[in-house]
Amino acid sequence: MPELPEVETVRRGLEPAMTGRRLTRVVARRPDLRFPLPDGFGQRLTGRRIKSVERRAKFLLLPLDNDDVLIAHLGMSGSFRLSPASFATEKHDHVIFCLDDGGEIHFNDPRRFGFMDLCPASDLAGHPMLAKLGPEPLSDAFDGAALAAGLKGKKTSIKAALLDQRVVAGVGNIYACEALFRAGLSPRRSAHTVQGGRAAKVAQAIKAVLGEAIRSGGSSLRDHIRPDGELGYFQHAFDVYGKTGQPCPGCDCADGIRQIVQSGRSTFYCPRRQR
DNA sequence: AACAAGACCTGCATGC
DNA sequence: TGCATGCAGGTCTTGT
Repeated sequence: MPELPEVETVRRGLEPAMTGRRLTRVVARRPDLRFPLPDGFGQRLTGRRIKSVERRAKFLLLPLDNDDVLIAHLGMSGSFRLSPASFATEKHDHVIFCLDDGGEIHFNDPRRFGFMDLCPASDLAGHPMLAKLGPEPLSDAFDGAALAAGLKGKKTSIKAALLDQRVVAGVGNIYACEALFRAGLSPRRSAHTVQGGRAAKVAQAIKAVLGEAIRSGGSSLRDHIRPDGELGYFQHAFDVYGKTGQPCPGCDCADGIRQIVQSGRSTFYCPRRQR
């Protein structure tokens, strides 16, 4: 489900509602998501004040006033909903956060690929899910040189490499396809051949497409909804994702957008425009 | 060590 | 209508 722009949209939705608020009650309606919730999850959160709502790659990070950090990942189908938008408890509402201003936030995740954990702030960098993450794509630290360094020696395809969170953190299947289209590079190209100017072009394309998607509130395909219940609309701006057989927006080739499978994931591209 | 495939789950669209 | 199949925005684990 959510890639970096969707998670950032969620972060921006939660931030005004949660920052500075105290958690009066946290209910885990089942003991596990993808992994078991940490022992005493609800108790450890109850009474804590949320210092801020942050994001690293596709992870939401909520530092608390006891120096624990709540780590949350949306998996493929996770979403947060804020009161007062539709406040019955719904199917797959697995975790409920009650705030000291009367607000309520429900975490819903039908497929349960998401997870939550609590980690002392001092250990955060070493958390198993965060420790190996590569550069944040919208940061100044990420540029052509950084990407080229990450791709050096990689035998896999550039598409698969962009999904490797150690190379660049936060890109997923949609935006990998879209960025490669914008950069004019075939998703089948060997990752190690993307150096120099090509790497600069891909890095720039990643920044551009992620930035535009964030400004659109992310992409709402199946599961992504914003905390306020609104939909993102970047899906209308896709050039290739899900466009199998449709004309390529960049050239007049007859066959249109092709769909292939790489590392078990669908890839969409224009074989003529992307080399 | 690096890579591709499998696994984890539910819901939905499709086709018979 | 019912059932089987395949697919979905992620990432850990397994096997080569």
